[in-house]
Amino acid sequence: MHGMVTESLAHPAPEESLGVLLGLVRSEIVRAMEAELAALGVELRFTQFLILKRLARLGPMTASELARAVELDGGAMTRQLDHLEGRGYLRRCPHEQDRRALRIELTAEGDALWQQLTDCNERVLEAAQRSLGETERRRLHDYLTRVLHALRDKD
Amino acid sequence: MHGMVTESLAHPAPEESLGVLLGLVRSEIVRAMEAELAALGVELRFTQFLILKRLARLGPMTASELARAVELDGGAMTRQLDHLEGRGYLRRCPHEQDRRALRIELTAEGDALWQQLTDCNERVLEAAQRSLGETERRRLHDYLTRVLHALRDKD
DNA sequence: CCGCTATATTTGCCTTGACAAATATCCTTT
DNA sequence: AAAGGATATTTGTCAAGGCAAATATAGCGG
Repeated sequence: MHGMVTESLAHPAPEESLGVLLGLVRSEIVRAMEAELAALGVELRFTQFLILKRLARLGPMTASELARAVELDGGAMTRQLDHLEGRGYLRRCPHEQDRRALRIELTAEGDALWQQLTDCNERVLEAAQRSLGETERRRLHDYLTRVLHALRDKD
Repeated sequence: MHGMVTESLAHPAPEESLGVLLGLVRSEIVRAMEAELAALGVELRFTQFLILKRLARLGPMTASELARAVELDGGAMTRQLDHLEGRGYLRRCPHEQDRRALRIELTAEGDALWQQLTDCNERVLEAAQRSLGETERRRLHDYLTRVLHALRDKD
């Protein structure tokens, strides 16, 4: 056996750059979430989960608002809506004030699904942060938020 | 000075979950990096940048090792190598001890390119973390590493 | 009212990356 | 040394997302 890279996989290089580290953590969270969902017999991708979450939390909104809320391309959103509507989780209604737009709302079925998912989310995040104390969790969130702002408001 | 996260009503959402926040920060970093590269006249995707970085930092290795090092699928790696080799940045050499494997090494051109990129990376990360002090940067890295381990060694 | 610009949604095209199959080569075991 | 299982690389296929064009509608200024 020639390539002994296994060690660097078990413990990522100490000097892992922030960008890489973020990618690794995120992909693990996504993987864990999708595994949890699958264990519940729910076939949902992380993105779809996020869409349902937004709708459940914030109530009906247009497709564009939804797309912006989850930072998803408009075209991609259309296709996700096709998918989720086809499965009966949400509905495209005409928008009352704007005939260009849609009013996307959860169906009763989508709402019921969300009841199942809500603590699935909690479980994964709890597991992910289980080695962090309360203060550390707040700090992590705070730091990430500040980094995000630094990147966006580049001045 | 910790709880001073501004929950502005503008665009950033209040109380983003960790998974989402990570995704947002990462995509901003990727975007910023690619913009910096483009500004240098270098057409490289973030993934390709990472591949070159690994090669420059760790020296020649096989395609599989490289794939594992950047957490990329083997098939995807083959195609990225096609691309980077076609542009003259690296070379596929036969592996001396293992005839299945390749020895991927930077060309002189690839090495020269890396000289340009090395501080481009620094700039972006510095900008991203500019609002964090030295201690906070270390903590952020530490927390992320611990979360990663919690997710991987799940027990 | 008319033209102009901006926004909402959909669709087509393209790239990327995951997964699986095929092939070649190793390495261990018998 | 032959068998069997593991690993390296490549290729095909697929789903997801970004970007651009097309269409419909809003909303504003003249």
